[in-house]
Amino acid sequence: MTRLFKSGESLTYPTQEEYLDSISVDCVIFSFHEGEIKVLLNKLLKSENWMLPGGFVRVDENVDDAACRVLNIRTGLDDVFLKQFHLFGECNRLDFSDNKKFIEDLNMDADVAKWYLRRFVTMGYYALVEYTKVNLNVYHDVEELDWFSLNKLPNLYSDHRHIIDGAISSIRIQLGYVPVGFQLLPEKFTMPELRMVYEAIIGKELDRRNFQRKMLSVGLITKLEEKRKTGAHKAPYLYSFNKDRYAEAERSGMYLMSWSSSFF
Amino acid sequence: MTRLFKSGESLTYPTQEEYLDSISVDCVIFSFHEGEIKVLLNKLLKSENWMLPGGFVRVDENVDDAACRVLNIRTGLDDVFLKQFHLFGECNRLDFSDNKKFIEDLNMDADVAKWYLRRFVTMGYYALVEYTKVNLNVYHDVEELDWFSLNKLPNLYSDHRHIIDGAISSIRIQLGYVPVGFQLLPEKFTMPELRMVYEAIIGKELDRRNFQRKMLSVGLITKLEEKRKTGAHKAPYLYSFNKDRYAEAERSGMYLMSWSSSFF
DNA sequence: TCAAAAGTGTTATTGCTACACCCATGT
DNA sequence: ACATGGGTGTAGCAATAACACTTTTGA
Repeated sequence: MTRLFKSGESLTYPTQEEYLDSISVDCVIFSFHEGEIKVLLNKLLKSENWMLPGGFVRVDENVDDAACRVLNIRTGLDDVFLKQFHLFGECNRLDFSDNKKFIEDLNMDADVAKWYLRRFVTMGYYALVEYTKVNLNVYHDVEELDWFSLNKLPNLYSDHRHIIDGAISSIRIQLGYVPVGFQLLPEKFTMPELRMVYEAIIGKELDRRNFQRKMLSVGLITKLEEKRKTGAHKAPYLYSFNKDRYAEAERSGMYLMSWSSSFF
Repeated sequence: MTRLFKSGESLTYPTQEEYLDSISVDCVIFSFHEGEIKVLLNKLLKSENWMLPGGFVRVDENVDDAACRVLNIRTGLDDVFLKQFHLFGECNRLDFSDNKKFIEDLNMDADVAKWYLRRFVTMGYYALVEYTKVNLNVYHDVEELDWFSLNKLPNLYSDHRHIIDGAISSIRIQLGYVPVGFQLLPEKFTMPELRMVYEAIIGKELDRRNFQRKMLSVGLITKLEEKRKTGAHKAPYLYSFNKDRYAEAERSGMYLMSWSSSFF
């Protein structure tokens, strides 16, 4: 079985009849693990460069659904926070020397190869997923698939580094509108965990006590009675995210929390 | 001369060799005039529906540049605040019955007609322009082109109403990051004018005095010595936007001003 | 019993809201 | 002279930043 670079599915090569020309989707899939923000990347066995999970758009498929499909194939996840953030439309964004290499490596037919030498603009999506819920779906015969810390990214294909940077800065800007922490953490989480998520995203330490007050004042999380033991110290309380309230807040104009300028 | 729907240029029909398949750009061009936010729309003479100025992407052209080109053709403007806000990628977003109608009306060749019966995903851009600087470039033999108040929009083609709504809500969300007022107003403007822009965008009256204090506290506008006479009352001072400072603020993480939740 | 990390509380400062008052101008 | 709308100031309240002390727990 040949696993296809950037194909949403694993069995067929993309053809002009089945997929839209010129446009692809790429997903920057974020999770939070061991105190760090991680990005999911894959790499063809013979290649040097890691890539974002991406794919093409079927002729009868919404672009957003194509992104969902790509995400689902790699992670098994269905109901995910997935958001457009930028269209990368530069005409020379792709490094075709990379493509030529894997066309050779994979021994592609000439007409399939042509597909990979076309210009593609790509819609960048970012996803926020819960690390433990992900079931990495790796096609071991052709590729690797793994999480990378945002601070220690490997060599990346074409403009994919640029795409990742765009995703993270979009998230920073949207911090007031998007319930980032709750998407990245499991149902029950501790306040220190939530704070670590924010600290990792903005790259800055936050005051423990002020952070807690602020988060609680928004009214979207509920304190539970349970605690979690995490080492040689007092056990922190668990909290849960109030999805109903969030849905309501989202309808009525959203705006979760205002961060003062000095926050950044 | 045949003016072409959605073609960036006016003289040639788009063909598969010259333009990217499947993707188009649409510009929601905003200005501010007589206390209202206006949107620039065009309409084929024989059609009922108004459209956003849009176009296709040349095979050797960045998508963002295509949007610039579309904007430039209609307004004559060059250096404009133009920003992606959403990709409209639904596979049934276009109303082909509309397209069939103008294919007939314009008496298009069969192979050109085919182009207009394809699926296109469209990148939505919004632009903020200064009303007085715009030179409307109308192709009188085939179309009308005019400003419409955001509150009194005419019938719109396909999903263009939806696109406009998306643009305005993006702007609302980005109010803290984008120097909206300064883009929409001329170099010299009065504080009441600036306030009216914000009021028009958020659809809410703002306190004169608090608004002034807030705007000045950001440090991006300079009070001038001149005043402008505007009727039977005290003449308001003129202010100017400090572009250098803004450029600096933009580099160093931006964030112009934080609006408290109650602002919305 | 000590270090590490959590919980809670206080105070000073800043920012925001909601006002009141004065000033310039055309009719 | 008066209505209209702009300029400036202030008191009360709310949010934020900075910081101290206590509690729990494993080693």
